[in-house]
Order: sequence, then C-alpha cells, then structure tokens
Amino acid sequence: MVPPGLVDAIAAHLIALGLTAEAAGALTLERPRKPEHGDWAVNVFPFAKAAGRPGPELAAAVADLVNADRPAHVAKAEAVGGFLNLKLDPGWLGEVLRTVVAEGVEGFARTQAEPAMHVNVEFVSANPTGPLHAGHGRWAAYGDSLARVLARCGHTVHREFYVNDRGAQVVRYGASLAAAKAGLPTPVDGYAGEYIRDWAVDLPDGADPVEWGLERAHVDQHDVLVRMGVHFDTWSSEREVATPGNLAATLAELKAKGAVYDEYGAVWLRTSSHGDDKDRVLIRSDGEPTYFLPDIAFHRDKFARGWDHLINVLGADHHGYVQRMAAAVELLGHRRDSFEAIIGQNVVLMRAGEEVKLSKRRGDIIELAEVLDEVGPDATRFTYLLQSIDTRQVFDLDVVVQQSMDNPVFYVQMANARLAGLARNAAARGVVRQPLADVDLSVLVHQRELDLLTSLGELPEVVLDAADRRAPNKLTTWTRQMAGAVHGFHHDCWVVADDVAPELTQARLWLVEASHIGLAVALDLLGVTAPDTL
RNA sequence: GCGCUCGUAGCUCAAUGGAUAGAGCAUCUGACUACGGAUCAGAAGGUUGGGGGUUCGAGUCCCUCCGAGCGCGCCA
Repeated sequence: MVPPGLVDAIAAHLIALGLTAEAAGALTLERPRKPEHGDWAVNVFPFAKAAGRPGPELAAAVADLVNADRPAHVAKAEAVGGFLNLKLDPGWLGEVLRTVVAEGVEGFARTQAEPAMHVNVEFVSANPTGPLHAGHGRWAAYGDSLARVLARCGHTVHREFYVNDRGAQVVRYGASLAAAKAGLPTPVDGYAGEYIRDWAVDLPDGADPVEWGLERAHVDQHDVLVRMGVHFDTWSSEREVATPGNLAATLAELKAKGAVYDEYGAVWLRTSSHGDDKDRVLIRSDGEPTYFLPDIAFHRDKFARGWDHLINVLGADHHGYVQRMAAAVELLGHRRDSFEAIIGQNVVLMRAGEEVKLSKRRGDIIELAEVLDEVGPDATRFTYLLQSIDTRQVFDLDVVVQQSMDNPVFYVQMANARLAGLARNAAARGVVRQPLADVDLSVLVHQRELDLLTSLGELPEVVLDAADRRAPNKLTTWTRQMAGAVHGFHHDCWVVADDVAPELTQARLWLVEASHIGLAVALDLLGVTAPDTL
C-alpha cells in the first residue's frame, strides 16, 4: 500500500525539475530491500538523462523538494546515491491496519486490473485413460490458484478441463480394460498400469469397455480434484467439440484464409507462415482428423463462448505445441497474444531418496490420490506452489509427509492458529475488544509490530504481481514471511499480561485481527485452508 | 543436430535491470514458572556453472561454452 497522493506529489517535483509530464509518468515506487533505506524508494537513475543531471544530484534535488513540502504520511526524504528514500511516519502503519480491518477478508488486497478480461484458464486436461498422477497435481494446484488470483484482480475467470476422449489412445485403453477383464495379457501398445486390473474387475459384462472406461476415469479424476479443492466450471469433451459440423466450419474458416492445402493425401495447415517451424496435418490420409483440428475447433469455441483471453497450462513435454496453436489462433483472426501458453516444468517425485518415474503406459505411477492420502490437501497444494512453475520441482514425499520443519505449510498454518489463539485467550480472560475507531494505534511501536504491519501493507502489491507474472508462488513466499513476523510478534509481544497496558492490549488485539485477515486472504488464494486450531 | 525451459549457500528455494545477493532446513551457540517452544535470537555458510559483451549499474538482458530436463509423429 502506498499513501494516497504520494506518487503524484513526487511526479510533480520531477516536472518542476524539468521533466515532461510524460517522462514523469513513468515514476514508480519500489520497496527497498533493506529497512534502513526507508519504506518506499524511487530509483531516479532512469530520469537522470531527461533531467540533464546525474542521478545522485537529481535525487538530492527531489529530496529537498519533498522535505520542503511533505506529502501526507511522509516523515523524511533522503537521497542516497541515485535513490530517493522515503521514510513514512508511524501513523501510516496505523492507516494500513485500519484499511485491512475495514476491507476484511473479502475486500483487502482486491485490486482492479485494467483492463478486466474474460479469462479462460485450461489446466490439467489429463487423458481420460487412468487416474491423475502426482505430476498432474502441480498443474491442478497452479491452475486453480492462478484462477483465484486473476479473479481477485477483477478478471472474470473460467476454469476448463479438456477431455481427449477420442482417438487411438482411447481405443487402446478400452482394449486394455477388456483384456484385463478376460485375464489376457496387456495388448501391444496397451496400458499396463495396476489400476487397469483393479478397474477391469468392475467392468460389467456386455458393457462397452471404452465408454465404461472413460466414465470411470472421469469420475476418478473429478473426485480426486474435488478432494484437492479444485473445481472446474466446464469439462469439455473432444467428441462433443469435434462434431462433423464443427470441424467443417473450422476447416472452412482456415481455408478462407488460404492457409490449408492438400499433400500426400492429407490436409495440412500452413502454420509455418505464422512462426511454427513446419506445417501440421489437420486430416490424415485415412480421412481421420488428427488431434490438432479438434483442438483448433475447441479454441475457436472458447472464443465464441465469450472468453477473450485463453490461458493453457501445459507440461514441458507440450512446448512444441505452442507455436502451432498460436499460429492457428492467429489464422482464425484473433490476436496472437490472446492465446497464452504457460509451460510448466515437470515434477520429480522422490521416495526413499530415489526418483520415481511416472509413466501411465508402463504402469509405474504414483497416483495423486495417494499423495493426498499421505500428505493431505493443504500440504499438497502448498508444496506444489512453493516455487516458480518455470523450474523443475523436486517433490519429496518422505519430507512432505513428516510434519517437520522441512515443510513450511505447518509453519504458516501454525502462525494462523496462533493468531486465533491470541484472540481466544483474550476473550477467555474477559478482555473485550473495543471498536477500532476508539483505539489508539500509535502505541504500536515495537519492531515486531511494525514488521507485521509492513508485511500486511505489501500484500496488495504481491497479489497484483502474482497475477501479472502468473506466479502464485509469490503468495507462498509472502505467507512464509508473514508467518515469520507473526511468530516473532507472538514471542516478544504479549497481548494480555499484567505488565501490558490495557491500551496496548487493545491495539495488539486489532493487530492480531488484521494479521489474521491478511493470512486468510493469501492462504485462500493458494487454496490452502486456514484452520484456527491445529 | 535444431528448438523450448533451466543452472543462485551443503540441501530446498527467494530476489519489477538497482543499494552490502536473502529466507527456511541441516550444523554450531543461546532463550522456557505465562498467550500453542511445531517458537524466538545469534554464528557460520556465495567467484549467482565458466568466459565475453551491452550500461551509470547485470543473478536478471545479448553472445558463447559447459551441465540438466523436455521436445523435434499423418501420437495426444
């Protein structure tokens, strides 16, 4: 949070020092890494050239102007090198606290992004040929949390799961189930997983193994996602999208762009003219569409349903897919950047110090359901969101299972529970919290208290940053920092005690309330519950 | 061979092109007659894989080399 009017005031000083209004408009405040550099800082180096003087000199000049006429809540401006460091008065943090309490869990850190978009987020989209494995969990946690963060920033968000229930693999899957039921060996190119044998036991006589198997896999995947707290607005079926009429209409639209041609008996799309490294087959020489044409029809359908920005969360093994789909989107007449592929790196699962390879075909998988059984939904989601989606993640089941200090989710949840405990304790001792308007917050001067308030004030920016950079893990980092501040406060600052003045107890009770709100907001965006008792 | 994504403390990870690269774990040393010690404080730990370049300034951008994962189907 930034004191209202502060940016404008500094920009006005820059203009007074010779910058154009446009140049000064680029001004941003940033959080200094070190506390001694103040609460906010302006890096004036970028403006040095336009002002016609060296950065340090410009910073000093702006500092003089700010000190001569201090904007609200600014206690001191100081130039250090090319930085203008701003120290806010203690009253500002009280304003932060009052804002947090007034806005509450619903409203705090809810910033309106401009422009607000209709965003369709497609994620997981696992093949309907078996249960979700531990690797899928990362996409589930990431996609759902990203959707929550985008929604909090004012976007209208739709969660979509695409079911590839058509094509050769589905046939192989059905054949594998049928063979297992008959006690026959797994067909060549079939699925050999243990779940095939387990599920085949339930396959009714006379049932179509493909149809029955698809339903079985869907129910299994749906249920485990629900257990994780992940809900999709739409489960789209490739079969329903790939109707002859739909495919023909899509093909016709592409043909109208002159991007379709016949060769070797197949029908091709000229994606290479739009950034792909070669053209792609739409309809095979045997007359069957590849996966690609239905996929294009599916994306066309998303646009037609009113979504103007499409996000696809994909595993690293699908990165080759991005260019061709971006090309197709462009050929359909949409802006290239209205299709956004987020490529996530794979999860490496460790158990007993060894890497576990995940392969559904070979049957060597760890099911997501097993992870949830062992670890629980909260630790599972928190762990998946611990780091950037851009880096390979090592998910060590043994470490996550033991509720040790290796697992930060307990550190964070305990901080939340402690805050609740502080409020409970005060109530049990008969301390009644007075209305916030009647409470003097200026007694909050302990470094632990200031740390909590500073951290709280950062949350709105963290949420925006997480949305802009598609990085919900920023929130994980924030909760860990916030939890550290809570534990420090808990250790050093007693809320109700004989040697704590009643006024300080009141202020601290509200500090506890605000901190509780902040953690609740962040944990909700991560999809992690915030229990008040552990 | 070509392409995509990466490489930061012993380990797992942070760091809008900005200030002396930060946390947690593990290790060592301290702090409990009170709100949950599942905590807190301190110490130690770094040539940000190597080398060039761009600029006032590079962990971050560019080039190159090394290393890792993943792609390069009329599979999905």
